[in-house]
Amino acid sequence: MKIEEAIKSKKFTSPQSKLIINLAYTASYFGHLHKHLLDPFDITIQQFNILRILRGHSPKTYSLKEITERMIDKMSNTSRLIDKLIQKGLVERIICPMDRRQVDIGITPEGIKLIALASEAMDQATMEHLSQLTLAEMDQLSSLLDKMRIN
Amino acid sequence: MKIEEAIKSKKFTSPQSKLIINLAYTASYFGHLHKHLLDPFDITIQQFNILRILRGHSPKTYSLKEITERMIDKMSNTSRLIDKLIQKGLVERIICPMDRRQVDIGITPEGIKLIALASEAMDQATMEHLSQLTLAEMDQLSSLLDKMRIN
DNA sequence: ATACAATTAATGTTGTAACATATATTCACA
DNA sequence: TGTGAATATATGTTACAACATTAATTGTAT
Repeated sequence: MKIEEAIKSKKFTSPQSKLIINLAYTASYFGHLHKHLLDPFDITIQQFNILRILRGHSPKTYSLKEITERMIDKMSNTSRLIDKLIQKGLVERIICPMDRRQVDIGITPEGIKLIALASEAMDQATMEHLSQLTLAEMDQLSSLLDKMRIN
Repeated sequence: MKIEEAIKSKKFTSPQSKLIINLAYTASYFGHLHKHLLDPFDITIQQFNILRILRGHSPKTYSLKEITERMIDKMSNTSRLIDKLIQKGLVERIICPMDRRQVDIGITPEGIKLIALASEAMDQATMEHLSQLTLAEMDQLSSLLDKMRIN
């Protein structure tokens, strides 16, 4: 479906503006999709993202700062996101002995189990959803997205 | 900057997953940008979107439902967003005489003034920001974004 | 005509995000 | 070595989003 139909509007002030609107709409579209996909696992998209980051580095840890730097959606309060994950027993906080300002976060075995299930569901849905695109188109899209940002 | 640098990670489970991550990152990137761009006008991105929708249809009105259908990010509580805009005197609520379940919303002259300024700032920033892309690339991106959604 | 389903919008509640600020620790350098 | 700047994280507060529920109105079918 074209963006014109999706938001019932054919007027755009420029191709630039149309692109930005399409980007926001498409991201919102997948955002809602992913949110509901994660419902059965009782985690938010941000929590999912953090678990995935920590799994990719397990058994080593990341500080809060390092986690934020790796997040897709950089948040102002990663601290409380971690709180939630600790409450659920999915990650653990370890005071860093080298720099006692830092707090190292590691994923627990329960966290690994959960992210395995959740990311499998996510990946599979993504695969199916994007089956209309060729590999070349996906690469092209990724490159163009890179190009439209200054960083 | 490539997405790999932006989130400091080179591992993606698939080109599909990489694309989805890049999409979310890029949208978040522009989201933060736009949020701060609108700060001086004291409106949120959602409120901006509603004002723009209403301006495009002025002097005619839209029902709450019609507004939601046209929003980039479909919200569960457009009602309270409208409340905020009414408090600021930017839109007005008119009970629809045809169907008294509906509530028609119209933009006020103050709303028109504000959206003119805000959208000019937004459009200009967008133009500058996307100057690295050619027209062909923008069209291509828009088409590919359309194609990656089922609707 | 009446009863029930469907539609439209508003609202109560809860969780999360943003922002500012506080606290603790380390660094730089005189 | 001591003092202020810089860094890393936590937290108080406020605003907004999501979800469920409610209320009001209209449509439909008998």
